Amino acid sequence: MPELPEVETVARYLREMVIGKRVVGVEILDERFAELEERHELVGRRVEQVGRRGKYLSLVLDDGWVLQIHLMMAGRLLVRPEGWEEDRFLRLLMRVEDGLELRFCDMRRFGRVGLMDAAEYRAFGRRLGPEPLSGGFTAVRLRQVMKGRKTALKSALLNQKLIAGIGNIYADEALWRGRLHPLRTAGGLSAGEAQRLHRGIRKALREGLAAGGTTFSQYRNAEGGAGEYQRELRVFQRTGEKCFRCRGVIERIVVGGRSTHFCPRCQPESDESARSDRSGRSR
DNA sequence: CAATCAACCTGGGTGC
DNA sequence: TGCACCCAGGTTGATT
Repeated sequence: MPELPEVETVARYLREMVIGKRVVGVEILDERFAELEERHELVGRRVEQVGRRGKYLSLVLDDGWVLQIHLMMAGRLLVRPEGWEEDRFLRLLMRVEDGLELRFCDMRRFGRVGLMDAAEYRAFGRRLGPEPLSGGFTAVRLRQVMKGRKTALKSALLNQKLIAGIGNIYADEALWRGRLHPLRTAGGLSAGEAQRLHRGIRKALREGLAAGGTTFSQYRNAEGGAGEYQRELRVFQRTGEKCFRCRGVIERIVVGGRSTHFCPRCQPESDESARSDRSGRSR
């Protein structure tokens, strides 16, 4: 669940609450994060910006160092007043000025927290694909990053080096919107299909963001609240239910080890829609 | 380099 | 109620 819309929702609240505030204390409650203390001193630093790149959150400090957090599947980053109730999954606590606590909680202990300097942060950014909601991400660019890829379209959408921020939910939702079968070859999209997928990606992500993200079980925003987008999902976890577009029956298959939901009727494996795209455009 | 898959952890749900 | 087993939103390192 923490995919782009969920992580961005968290980032927006953090921007409201902690920018400009100084770190006054840090408590590490998970030995996996023990090396943070040796790497760089956080106490005394001011939070200058809160960034998001793909599914990564970053707190940019006033000395150029960056505290980076990945929620993975079950992580939460909560802003709470000092002395808020106990949380058995609390892994890292950062106190900031004005009596606030930034709590990183993670039931499954998959999440990651790291410290990097400015150069490392730039290098990290270069390893990820384009931001799908940015102006530079066009249908042409999408087709470019997919070019030559033999893997399934669904798998390619999950590859963060190709596009940053899409996860299992929004990949399925984007493919449904683009009327593309998840097992289509990533490199085999026509220009028209790439256009459809591009729109599908942006639409799914924007709607998800507008709804405050998707909550199935673990995801919470930085205020501790659930998202609402699970109510609007078109295919994800709707196996056996009717397609809202064509009344076909939603199927579940496994692609690259990930559960994948689609409508076999309006997301055909064969490529008739590509042909009609082309004929529709020919002049 | 590209593609695939097991591994990382823990809790919740299901079926017996 | 107890227990074995399966499943889960992501990333990455090993392997082919």
